[in-house]
Amino acid sequence: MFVPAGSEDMKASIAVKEASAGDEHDHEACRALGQILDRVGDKWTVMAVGALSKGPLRFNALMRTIGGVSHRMLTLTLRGLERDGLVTRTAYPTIPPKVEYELTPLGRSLIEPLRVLSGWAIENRPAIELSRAAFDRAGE
Amino acid sequence: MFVPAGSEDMKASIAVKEASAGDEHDHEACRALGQILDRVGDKWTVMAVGALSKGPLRFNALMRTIGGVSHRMLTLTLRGLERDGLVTRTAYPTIPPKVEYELTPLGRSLIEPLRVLSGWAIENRPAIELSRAAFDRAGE
DNA sequence: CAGTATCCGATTGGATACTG
DNA sequence: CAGTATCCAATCGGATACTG
Repeated sequence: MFVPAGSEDMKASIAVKEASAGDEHDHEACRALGQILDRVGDKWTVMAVGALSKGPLRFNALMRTIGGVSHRMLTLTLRGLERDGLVTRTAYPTIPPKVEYELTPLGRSLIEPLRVLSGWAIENRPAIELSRAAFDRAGE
Repeated sequence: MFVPAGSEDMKASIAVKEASAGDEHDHEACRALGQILDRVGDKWTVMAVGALSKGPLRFNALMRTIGGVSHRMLTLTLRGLERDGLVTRTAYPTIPPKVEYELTPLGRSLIEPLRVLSGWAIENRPAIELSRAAFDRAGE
């Protein structure tokens, strides 16, 4: 299974041990997955990576491409990605200023896993929506 | 790229059109990915799916296996997964009550994409942590 | 153009207590 | 044992206004 990024390390470890006889993708996978979902699961990170997957973009171009993101959140999102080594930020000291963002190799390596997930999403969204509708109908 | 699940459909559509000449995983992929990340990117959903990937579990077993999740949040998480057709809930009207949760075929089909992502996470977490440390050091 | 700061409403999620 | 309801602190994220 996948263990949380949270604080209960010891308790969780024991629980996992108990429950996981014969499991190969345990524990470490869980914590790691929890962590990147914390990183990537926010409102705009994946959009930013997706927008940059086609090549470098300037701040405002990125903002228009993503659509619906506030100035503030895009800045914060990019700062986080830069911190984690997924994008580079290159500022040209011209007037007016010009700043380009580009995926690093590490950032590009994330595209494929995300594409797998989006493939699943596209394929299964209809089923999910049907299930939701049925569930909500059942609840009157 | 990957379009947001938000409200700016038309604007985003136009922006994407402009920016995406020659892109194959566009638009629909973006919205779909945004949506499942909203579904799966919360604090506990992935943990629950991971815990159930080995077989059905009762509520409290699930709680112990995941570790660190509150009673309330596990209930909400499972309700969401049930609504989306990713898990089934089976209540045995015994005393004391016994409720089993189990992944549906749809839920199981999500495991593989998640494993791809967790593979990426395991492989690249060290690089990310180094980058973070360097970034934070640079900021004094 | 890019980035920062402030404000504030909305959402998240834990603790707790109560029900069948 | 499983689920629900209430309360509340913390975080998230949009709007706005200001700086180089």
